[in-house]
Amino acid sequence: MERARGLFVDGIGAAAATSGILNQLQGRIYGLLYLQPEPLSLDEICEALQQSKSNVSVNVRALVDWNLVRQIHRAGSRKDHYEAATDFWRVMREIMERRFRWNIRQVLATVAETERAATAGRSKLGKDDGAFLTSRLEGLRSFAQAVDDGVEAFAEGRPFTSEPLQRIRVIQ
Amino acid sequence: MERARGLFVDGIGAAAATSGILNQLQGRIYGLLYLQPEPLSLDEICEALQQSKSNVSVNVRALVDWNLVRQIHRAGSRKDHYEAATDFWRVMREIMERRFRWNIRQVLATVAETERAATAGRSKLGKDDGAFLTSRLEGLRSFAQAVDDGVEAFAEGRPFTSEPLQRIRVIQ
DNA sequence: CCGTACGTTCTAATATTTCCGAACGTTCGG
DNA sequence: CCGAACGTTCGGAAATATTAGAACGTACGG
Repeated sequence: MERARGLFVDGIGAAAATSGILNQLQGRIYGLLYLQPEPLSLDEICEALQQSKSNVSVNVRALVDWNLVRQIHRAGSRKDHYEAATDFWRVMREIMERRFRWNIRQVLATVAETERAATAGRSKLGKDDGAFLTSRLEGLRSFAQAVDDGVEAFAEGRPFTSEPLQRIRVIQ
Repeated sequence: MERARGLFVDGIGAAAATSGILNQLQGRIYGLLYLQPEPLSLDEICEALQQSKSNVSVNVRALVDWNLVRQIHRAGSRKDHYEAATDFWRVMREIMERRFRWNIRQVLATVAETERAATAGRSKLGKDDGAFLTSRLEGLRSFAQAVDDGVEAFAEGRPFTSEPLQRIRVIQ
């Protein structure tokens, strides 16, 4: 049995490590909690994963922040307990909003800022160069905007199609 | 002008650094190439970004590998030249396949492996414990499978709805 | 009010990633 | 063939992320 749980903890840890969102330990903590019928204390997590309390503390907090783990206050104990969240859809929405869309908006902000700087310094540009630059920026902007709109729709429960994304063509 | 391009390069670099897919330099290289009307040689990229040839070489290769950059052989020059790919939809599909779905499959593989180990060691388990574990594994499996199916559908141009994902409930 | 059990923060160590420059192998024009 | 112009690989240096342990602040049971 502990063999099965151990495999799970390490497997989820490995998946987390390549996710770009969680690190390996966060994945292992989540994997551990997910297969527990009752919440675990910080000390129990440290013991199970053989990690220091400081390390577990900070990484549990990150999981709570992603709504992947909930903090439980148990009557009669001064220890915080933690349980895995199981509403995956909510977690996925959180990730789409706070990671994916946030990243897309970075791109949109960069495009807008570059547009402004290009317009301001237009006189320094050859006509062709300026036109090329503008059209490239517009191509990226429209794609990023379409992705952002699509993810928003998806998160709100509306269907998301790749058709608008496939349509976008950038000038060569 | 170079002001505008510089803002773009650094902005895309920053976005890449938090993407979980590319690192900062890869983002800066892509940003540089994207605003160039003509392909650039390795040396020109090094010069523009103030990076060593070895560093640029390896990171350009990663971009080529993601289909974000194409290698161009120019007649009369022994140098390789590189240009930014502009078919964003193709790149997005590549990322969904090779990063996102691959990651989901890691989870599915872990669940399957854990299932097997749990079944093999069932005798060591209390009945309730075994039932709990099985139901948790099934909950994660069904969600991961639904995501995998949805992403596949989306990549193939069919619409993708969150409805099946929202429906999945894991036993508390 | 103490004293202790607890979680957090800070500092230092360790591991990992990023980066440079040198050495290397390959290819192409002479 | 030879030599120089390439891109790549390798080893180590520098920067960054992860981890442990000690010091700290807080709150709760006595």
